[in-house]
Amino acid sequence: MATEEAQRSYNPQIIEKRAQEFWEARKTYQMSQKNREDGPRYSFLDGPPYCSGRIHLGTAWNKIIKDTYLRYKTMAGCNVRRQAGWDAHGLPIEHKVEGLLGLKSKKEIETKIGIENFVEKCREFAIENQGIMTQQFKMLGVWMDWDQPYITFDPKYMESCWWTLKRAHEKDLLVQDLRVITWCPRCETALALAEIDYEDKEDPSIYVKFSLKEVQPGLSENTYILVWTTTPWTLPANMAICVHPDYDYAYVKVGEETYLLAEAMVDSIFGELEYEIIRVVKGSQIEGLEYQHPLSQEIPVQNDFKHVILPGEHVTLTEGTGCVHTAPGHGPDDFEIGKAYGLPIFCPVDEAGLFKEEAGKYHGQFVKDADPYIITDLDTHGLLFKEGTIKHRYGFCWRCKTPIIYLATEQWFLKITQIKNQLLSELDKVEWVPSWAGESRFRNWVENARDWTISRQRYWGIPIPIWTCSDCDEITVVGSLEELVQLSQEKLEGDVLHRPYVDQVKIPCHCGGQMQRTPDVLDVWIDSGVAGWAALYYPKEQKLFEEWYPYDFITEGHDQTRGWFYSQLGCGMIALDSVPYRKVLMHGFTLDEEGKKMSKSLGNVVEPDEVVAKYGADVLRFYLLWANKPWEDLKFNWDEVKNINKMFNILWNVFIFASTYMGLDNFQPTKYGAENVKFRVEDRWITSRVQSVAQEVTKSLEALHLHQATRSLQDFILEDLSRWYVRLIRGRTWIEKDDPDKLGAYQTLYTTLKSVVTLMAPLSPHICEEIYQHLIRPLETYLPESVHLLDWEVDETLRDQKLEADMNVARDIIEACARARDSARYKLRWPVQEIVIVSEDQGILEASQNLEDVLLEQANTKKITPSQEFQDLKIRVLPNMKTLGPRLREDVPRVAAKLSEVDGHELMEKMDAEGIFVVKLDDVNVELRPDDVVLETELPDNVTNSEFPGGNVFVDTQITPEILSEAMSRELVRRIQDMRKDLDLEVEAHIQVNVDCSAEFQGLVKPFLEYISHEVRATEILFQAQDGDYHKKWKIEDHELTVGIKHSV
RNA sequence: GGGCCCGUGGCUCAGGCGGUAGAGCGCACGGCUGAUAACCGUGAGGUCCUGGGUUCGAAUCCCAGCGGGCCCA
Repeated sequence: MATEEAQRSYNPQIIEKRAQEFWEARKTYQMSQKNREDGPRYSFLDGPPYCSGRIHLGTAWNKIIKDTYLRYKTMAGCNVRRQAGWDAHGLPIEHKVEGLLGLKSKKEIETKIGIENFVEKCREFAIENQGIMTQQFKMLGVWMDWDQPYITFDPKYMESCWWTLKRAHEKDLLVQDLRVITWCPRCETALALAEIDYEDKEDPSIYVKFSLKEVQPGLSENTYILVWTTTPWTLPANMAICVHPDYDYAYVKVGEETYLLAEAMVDSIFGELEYEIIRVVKGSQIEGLEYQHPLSQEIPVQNDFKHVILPGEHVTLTEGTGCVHTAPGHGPDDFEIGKAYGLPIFCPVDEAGLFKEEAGKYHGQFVKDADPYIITDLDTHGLLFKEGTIKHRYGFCWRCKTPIIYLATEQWFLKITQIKNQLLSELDKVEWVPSWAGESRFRNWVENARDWTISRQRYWGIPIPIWTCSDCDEITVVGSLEELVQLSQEKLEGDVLHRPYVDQVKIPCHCGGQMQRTPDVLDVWIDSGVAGWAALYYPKEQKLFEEWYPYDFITEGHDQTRGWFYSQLGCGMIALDSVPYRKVLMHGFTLDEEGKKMSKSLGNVVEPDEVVAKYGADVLRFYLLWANKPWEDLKFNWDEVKNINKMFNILWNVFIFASTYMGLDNFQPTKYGAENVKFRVEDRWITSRVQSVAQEVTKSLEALHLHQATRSLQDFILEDLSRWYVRLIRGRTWIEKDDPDKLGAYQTLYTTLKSVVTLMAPLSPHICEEIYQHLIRPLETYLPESVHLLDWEVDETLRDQKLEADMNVARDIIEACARARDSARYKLRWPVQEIVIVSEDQGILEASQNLEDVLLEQANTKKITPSQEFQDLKIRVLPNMKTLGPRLREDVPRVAAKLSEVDGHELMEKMDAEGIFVVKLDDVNVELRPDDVVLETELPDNVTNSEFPGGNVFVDTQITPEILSEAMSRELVRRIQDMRKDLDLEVEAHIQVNVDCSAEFQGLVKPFLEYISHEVRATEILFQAQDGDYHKKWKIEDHELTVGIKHSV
């Protein structure tokens, strides 16, 4: 047999396992890379997934996009760099490990287990997950350099990171500063903006009365500034109140008390009370007024400070009172104001979010827990004007989901604000897909960028390579291990770059003192931000860098706007004055069927493994690339996955159809010369179609419009290949021996399938490999050993767009015939005498002539007649009563009777020629003008019709003896085929047939005995009473008969 | 408050450089039976979110609004 045995039905579990084992054993991936060694370089950088657990659907989608595009690029001849990357440091892993070890705080890490063990556990955890996730990616058929990935805890990688920091220092972009930053009290560390998630949160909403110290002329003693806040715990740190200098502020008398607030807010706050505005002043006029801190009894330290009203341009009137509580230790704006006016940066909160001793009564309390006590105390002092709650957006630590707080701390920063303009001009050089991802969304993020807090007070990360001298404040930024050895004059061994070992390395300072490393580690976003050169181990290694940097392509989800797209841009500008990537595809998120985020708490998570177990990796891959535009969010939908599975089933069936028949006939695609093979028009058509599809797919893949590539292929496989071409060649495959006509069909089907598996290989690598291994390679053994080693080719010369258009017309016509027959209840199996194709469009008539053979067979007709009009249409002529009634009166019935005998065609001709038509009655001639008649067309008996775009088909359904004879024969064939199947005979088996029927039926089928024998593979057909063989009773129309068959030996 | 994206049959989505609205699923009806634990056809079902504008013509371009999502403040 020419082709190898294949599974009868599409079984992804088996074929995918087989394909992956084959690739593994034959090192196909490595071969595909080697194959393109001399091709043009195409560099890709894998956005490193974080190794904290199993992959989810979004991660799968991400890698599938990458794999598909890169497989395509490789087939198209490029030498593609596709190293896998892993993000392995940072808080998320620390959290998981803390959980595993039952640790609850930094203190416990340091005292119970020690940094050394903790870091080791983190490393083990990351490596274990890296292994699990690698297996999962491989299961999806993702080809990358899994054996030589970059991973962020690799010392060589870390050195590149250190070098980057050193560059920042050289450019004066690395600074330490006291600033108010976002802080996670759970993780006890600074967070960057990128590490904060925003969600709705319910908080207190209180209006607090701040008592003015001096009594204003004309006002009562009880005068208060009214202030609104949602963070009562920041009140202990209040140092000032800001008002906008240009706004109007009102003194409002309510009962015995007077309140000061923005006039615009008065109504919304006092609306329901009786109040009186007694004076209105500009904000600038109340600057400098002193007030009493409302909690000075609880917080004695506050008595040492002076509290005044300050001007603030940041004050708005959208909410609150227009008088803004200002705590320089707890808010970025507040901090700026504090610095500008020399306020103390009072921050009575420690790193765990607990009030320090300065907070007096609240000492030791967690800030959020102190809210109710503070509110109660305010109330006790009579300083609480109003209390409620508010639901608003609030920031949370992206990993532990603790609400963040603002704290004033000393941190290290990258001064992004200083290079912002360079970042903006650099991002314009990048090609973004879709274009708005860069031009609008990313640009907006960068425009709002602030200085980047890069220090983290944690353990598992790249240590900040900054050594400082406690004696003279000198700092040194170390750019490599070698440099550290040199500077420290120590022999350094082991994992010396990680904590805690690196913490012990001291550098002698020129002042005679000792420099010690700053104990922080780096924000993990720096880890991945430097991937561009760190993955190439630059600057330690030069060659790789020169070959591959910068990267031609990266792709990640839209969350990476603030993440990796940004961190790479920032780090790239600092280290190398350039953005590391040239083209970016920003893809979407995977959501559940309702469009909600997949999350464990909602229980709506769909695991990629689950989909693969049910439908296989190819179906999942194709689905994810098909479901919508890649840059939009994808609502995962099981029904649609099932639908894609159906398409794979059909492709599989076509393959089985091809391999079954080609196998039976021992078909050899290379054996036959041109004289032995006859191609029909449909062969040329499908050959052209497949090239058109190749062109579309190429264009779509290049543009990263992956949904269009998958849709083109799906459409081709279902509509053109399965539903049309296979249907057209059915009859030809049934011919025996090496008939040229059959070989033409085989040859064409074979090359078409070969093209299909080539085009689909990047999208669905497993099924394509399977078909290639079982159908293509056995017949063309000189071909490369894997479909993935083929070249990507499009052959323009095989395209015939006119033919493709004609075929579309033919399909429309055939559909219309089927409709027409259906409406007349005339079976498709029964032939018809003639169909007339009527159209005024010459192109359509030509098409029907060009494809006459296809039409004859598929419309099951003896004759095709293209025509500009349907000659046999009867035209009935009726009198128009509106005009004739008044004119002819009692003559109308006689005229009507005459008209009913008139041939409409004749009347129309006369009218066209002479303008009138004369009806001769016995006594008088009546002249009729066009207005006087109404024409109605009528189909002749035995004709049924249906429209198609651009025309009409008329089907002659008259049953002549010949037609009936053929119809009965076909009916008989179907019964016998049915019985063959009952006996479960081999396709090629021959049978003997015996028909016991009336003489009349025998007479009908007799002229078609040869046809019947051929169709059912009968060696003989007898008409006699049944013996003991397998037989069955049938009723065909009015004929009752018994058919018996047996396997002929 | 700002930026971006999305809004097309019951559902999931194509189309989207302006020219009669498409597919699959689901539903109803029918057909086919050597690709067959398949497959095919027909039908019903749409104010293309709303309102303006540009235009001979708008699902498509522009403006405003409404609704949903993401990001930021």
